[in-house]
Amino acid sequence: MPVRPSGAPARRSRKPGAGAAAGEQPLSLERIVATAVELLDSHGADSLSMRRLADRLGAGAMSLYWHVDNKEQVFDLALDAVLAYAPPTPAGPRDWRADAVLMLEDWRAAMLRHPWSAALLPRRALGPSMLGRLELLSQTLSRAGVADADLNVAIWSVWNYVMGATITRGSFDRSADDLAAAQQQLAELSGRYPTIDRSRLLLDSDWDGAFRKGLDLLLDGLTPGR
Amino acid sequence: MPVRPSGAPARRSRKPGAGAAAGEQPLSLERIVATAVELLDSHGADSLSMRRLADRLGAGAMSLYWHVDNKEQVFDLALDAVLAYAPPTPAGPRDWRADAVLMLEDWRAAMLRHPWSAALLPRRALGPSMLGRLELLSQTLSRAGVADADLNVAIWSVWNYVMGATITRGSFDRSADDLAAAQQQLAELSGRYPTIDRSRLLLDSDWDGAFRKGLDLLLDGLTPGR
DNA sequence: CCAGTTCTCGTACACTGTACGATTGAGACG
DNA sequence: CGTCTCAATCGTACAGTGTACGAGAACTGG
Repeated sequence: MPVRPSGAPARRSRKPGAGAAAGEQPLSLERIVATAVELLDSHGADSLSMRRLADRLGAGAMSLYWHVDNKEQVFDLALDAVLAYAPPTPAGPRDWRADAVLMLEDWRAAMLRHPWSAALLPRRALGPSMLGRLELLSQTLSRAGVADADLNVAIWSVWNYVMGATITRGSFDRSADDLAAAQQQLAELSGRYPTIDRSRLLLDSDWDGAFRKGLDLLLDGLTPGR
Repeated sequence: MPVRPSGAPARRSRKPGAGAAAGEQPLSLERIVATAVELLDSHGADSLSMRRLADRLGAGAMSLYWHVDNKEQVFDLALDAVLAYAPPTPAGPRDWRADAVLMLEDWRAAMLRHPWSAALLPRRALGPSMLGRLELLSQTLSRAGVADADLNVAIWSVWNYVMGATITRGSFDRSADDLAAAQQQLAELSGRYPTIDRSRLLLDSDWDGAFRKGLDLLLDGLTPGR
């Protein structure tokens, strides 16, 4: 296993006048991850191969392996990079409810902005971003008055809800044509599925509204007072 | 694209006396899907390759492609097979609440019984089993008095919650050693994540209890009356 | 017997992740 | 200057992947 560069920044002059292809930045973890996210964003999860990634970085495929153990790790890092979160100015004692909703909606928005992330989430190591968000949620709920004994249950309830909503939403985020086709196909089988056909479940769903409603219910129920 | 055998069952005598390898059953969609589920259950999602699957069926790799379009489709079918559900004897007017909880807990149990399914769920076509369960949930909530206008929101709230709980649960279903290591690693960084370290979020969580609690809250909130 | 349909499968191809080892280049030390 | 060391890059090779293509086998009805 190669040694990670750790804290010290890799310094390298690489005189630009020497080679033909000037202006090439040196390889680095950050650059690799950023480019991986670009690639994933533009062509989906299947399009990420080590060779393609290296090409886009102007490097040889095997050069990546000095910075990274696995392709798996590239996925982990890309996911965590996309999920980073900086709470917006902790100035003053704010409303815990607003803080929580803000963070959770940002979470959802971040994942929907990168549709590949939802499919990656299961079975991935939880990186610093995810842990940071869990920590924040935990603090917020604690501040809202949830007893320590109930804290874990509360965290997971909210967390699970947000995860599920995001993943489901992501999988239904196909083109309008696809959705219409699916609902159409449903209509033909409406003998079998009359209720969800009648309610046009696949087409007329107000995803954002449903998300907020369920979230409010959970927060109300989990939180003492009021 | 090959023509699917449709309804007519493929019959073939294949006289057993002729070849050396007797007792070979003929290929069929059902057998393929069943064997795929076996393979997935025993060695995880990565172990499913068309060649391995064919080997286990005593067939050539390309023979599968007469019954199936894609490897993707094999995944779709395996997932849907595992998610089949028969409501337990619709005898008499039962308690809607009990019905709903029963079905949703069965859903969760089925997915946890096949750990690969959680990772497959995102981005997969919804097959008959999944639609059937959505239909059932829909009918149940309707029976519980949810107005048609609120039905979609209610369905998705519950659905999302169950999905998220199951997927999350599945991803933390690693060995006890791994979990302990993770929490240990967390302890070393407890400066960064004090709250979730203190509450031993990764270790002491009562998953089943949390699942029930959140589900009850949602059903209470979404349902009129009481 | 033939013609047609249904089903099986061997070969080939483009592509994947990555093990291994050679190569390059920059600083350190003499 | 020469050499030694170590960080970093990358070419080659290998086992394995999904599947397109087309040749054949097995069974059918005539």
